[in-house]
Amino acid sequence: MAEPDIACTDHAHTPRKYQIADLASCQLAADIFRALGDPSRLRMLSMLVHDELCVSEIADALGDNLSAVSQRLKLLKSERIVAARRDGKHIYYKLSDHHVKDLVTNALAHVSEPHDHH
Amino acid sequence: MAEPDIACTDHAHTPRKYQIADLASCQLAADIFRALGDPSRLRMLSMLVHDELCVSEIADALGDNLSAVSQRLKLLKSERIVAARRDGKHIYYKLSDHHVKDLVTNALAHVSEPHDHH
DNA sequence: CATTCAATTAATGAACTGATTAAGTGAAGG
DNA sequence: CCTTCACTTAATCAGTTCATTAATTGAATG
Repeated sequence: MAEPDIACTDHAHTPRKYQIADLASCQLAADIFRALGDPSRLRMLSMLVHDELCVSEIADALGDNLSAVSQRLKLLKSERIVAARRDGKHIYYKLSDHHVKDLVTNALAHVSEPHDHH
Repeated sequence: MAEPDIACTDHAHTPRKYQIADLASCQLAADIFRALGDPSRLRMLSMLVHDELCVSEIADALGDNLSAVSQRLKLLKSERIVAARRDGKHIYYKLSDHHVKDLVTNALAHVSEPHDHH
């Protein structure tokens, strides 16, 4: 009886032991990438590479409303990508650590390199 | 109080020049992060760090159906994260370059580090 | 050429995302 | 207190994403 077509059966290729990350690690890492994977959020992060900034400053600079910026920051904070600090009436956000800074900086540098078009 | 040099109670009246990445670059970089930002895709990529593999091998190892794997690979290929090569009946996929390999490797290493509870 | 195999593509739909508007919170200053 | 300011949260909803099933492609082999 015919197996449902799941995969190649011949395996002419060498049988291998696959190294494969565990699901939990992939979930955690993917959550971080997903948080970075939005143009608006990434643009905010690009601002925070240089400065600690409050929500209104970010909103002003981007021409977005406060609520949108606040909600994006909340998501980034939940992934520990940014950290918040209150000072009087303002809440200042900054990148959590140098890993994040490197990720953002390198990614933006990378896409600015010359590419062949697709 | 220890006010940092960014004191901006009055930021609306103190126009500052923010360093802010252009939208196009953010869009490109975010597209790549978004492609990495899915546990299933990231797990496939973790396999490809070590080996060049055909679609069926990946599907077998992950216990996913061919179609799902193929469609994920298509997306990753469209972002130039993986590259494909036909050999006979099989199509082998590998990571496009060392940048991708580093991103995946570092991300998975990072989430495996000890963390304080949240 | 017809068949089989490996992979891709199409089509559908449930679940998720992100922007918007409005309402709510809490610190600061009167 | 009461108000204002800076921000957060809630609620809604259009748009997107992802897995699943079925149909299709194209290389390889009889």
